[in-house]
Amino acid sequence: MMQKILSPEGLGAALRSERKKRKLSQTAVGKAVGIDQPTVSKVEKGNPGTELGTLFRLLAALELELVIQPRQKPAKDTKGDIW
Amino acid sequence: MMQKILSPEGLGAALRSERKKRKLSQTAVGKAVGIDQPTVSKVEKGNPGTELGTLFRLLAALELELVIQPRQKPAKDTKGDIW
DNA sequence: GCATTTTATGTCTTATAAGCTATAAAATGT
DNA sequence: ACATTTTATAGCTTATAAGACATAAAATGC
Repeated sequence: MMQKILSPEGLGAALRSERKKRKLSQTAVGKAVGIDQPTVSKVEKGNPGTELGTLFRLLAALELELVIQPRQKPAKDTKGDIW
Repeated sequence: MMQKILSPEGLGAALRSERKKRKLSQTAVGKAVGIDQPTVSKVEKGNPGTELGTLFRLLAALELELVIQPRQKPAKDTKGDIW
């Protein structure tokens, strides 16, 4: 999906989506990297207090990596080059 | 640079690099989003305890966004298609 | 070299994350 | 509808983040 993530909520949503794609439970991904299920739940719900260590362990469990890029430009008006 | 980030250290390094690219001090980026300089320092040094809230505020200060993607495949042997 | 800016480190306080465990609530499958 | 699995909440404990502030150490510019 390659969505732009701008907040803990967005990140949580992305992680949940990826986990489901892999058909894993919170317990399963958590266990793989030593995080308990309630913690996985909080991350996915967008808890801003989640620590980076926790985030990267989850990314590892899902075999994902992070990339940072310039913030998307406001409008990329669907083809036309009117102005 | 679009580098793959796999750890708090990598993330910290990327953030520092982007901040320098913009020629801002830790104090400056921090002040822009209400984070004190010592905290910015710790983030850039890869503190795994850094909270997501702090991370996203820094990303905002630098006008960056996050993307998650599948982990890079091991080797992408420079062109050839030998096997 | 020295003055100035920037980054790192340290202390004290307050707030809260995460582990652990339990359990409630919701979703899923048959 | 019911049993089973999954996710959300909650309490308790321990560890530590971040703010505020001070200051040391490093880097930058002249």
